[in-house]
This record gives sequence, C-alpha cells and structure tokens, in this order.
Amino acid sequence: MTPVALERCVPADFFARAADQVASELIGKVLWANGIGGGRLTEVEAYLPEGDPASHAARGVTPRNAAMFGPPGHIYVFLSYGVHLLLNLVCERQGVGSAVLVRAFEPLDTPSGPLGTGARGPGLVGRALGVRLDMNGAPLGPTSGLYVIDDGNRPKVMATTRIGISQGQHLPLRYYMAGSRFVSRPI
DNA sequence: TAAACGATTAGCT
DNA sequence: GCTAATCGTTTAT
Repeated sequence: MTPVALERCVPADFFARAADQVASELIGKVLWANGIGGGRLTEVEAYLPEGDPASHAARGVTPRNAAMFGPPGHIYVFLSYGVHLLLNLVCERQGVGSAVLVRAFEPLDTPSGPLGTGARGPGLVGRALGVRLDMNGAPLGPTSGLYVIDDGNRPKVMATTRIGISQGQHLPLRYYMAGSRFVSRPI
C-alpha cells in the first residue's frame, strides 16, 4: 500500500460548488481510507439544495442531516434501511444542504484485502472503507482518515438518472465512469 | 408514545 | 428476477 499523497488531496474549495459539478469531477479520483486502502471512484450521485425532493436536505435541517449543511469537504454518513452506512461528501458553502453520495469504486492494488473486489453499491462502499457513524461531520483528512486524491486520471464521465429513490428520479444526477464494470447496475 | 418509512443488499428461485 | 430482512429517524397521535 502506498502512503497517502497529501499534496494531491483535493482542497476543500473543490467541494464548495454545485454538487452536480463536483460529482462529475469526482469520477476517476481516488478515495483513500487510512489503514484500509483505496479505490478509484466509478459512480456517484449528486443531491442538490433546491428542487431535489430526494435529498435529505429537502425538508430542512434535522439532527440527522445537519452535516449536509456543514462546511464543504466534510463527510455526511447516515444509516440506510437500518443496515447500511452510506458515505456522502458535503458540497456548497456552510449553511447550504448539498452532498455527493459515493455509490461505487474499483479497487486499487489490494489483491486480497477487503477492497479486492471493489464495491458496487453505496452500502458496500461504506462497508469496504470501514465507514462509521462517528465519522459524520468530520472533515476529509487525518480527522476522519478519509482522503480524496487527484492522480490526474480523467476518464470519460456519463450522466444518467438516479437509483433507489422514490422522488426526483428523473433528474440526471448519477454520474459514472464510461465502460467501468464497477457500477451498481449494468450500463 | 407509537407507527411508518427508506439515497439497500443478500439470498433464494 | 424477486422478496425478505432490518432498525434509526421522522412524523403523526
């Protein structure tokens, strides 16, 4: 395993923009978990602050979703179906509820580790990276042990409708790496 | 205080 | 391809 390339970590400013723009640029970047390993992002979904009924932020701030309204570049973790921990990266400036959900990644150089098969599906991402509920609200970096690294990879990105939600399904806010096998559904 | 729901996955057919 | 499992948060009494 290679050490974290701190100088290549994306700055917080990267996240201080519209979630759909951040989402499309996150594809191909490396998500690294300290002590576990990393993967290249192949599929993410954007959740917007307005006009997006599927977003947890749509009905205002609650104790659960407060992290979505926090500073950009921080982490929003929540429990889905009482079972799965889903990892989100907070976008926009503080006070605006917006985030990008990490749905899938392809593994990097850990043949027999927990990342060996990558993760197709947001719950599997949380499990593979050792995401815990207490990471909620923590910034990317040493505090959370999670890093987003830009290694210069610029894959072709496709956009389509989102998955697993009951409202706002028509919005083309799911982004994935063209041709990748590591997406949560067949292309 | 009680009931319903969900940004899903595993397992069986 | 289809269905059950599972439990914290939200919303209604």
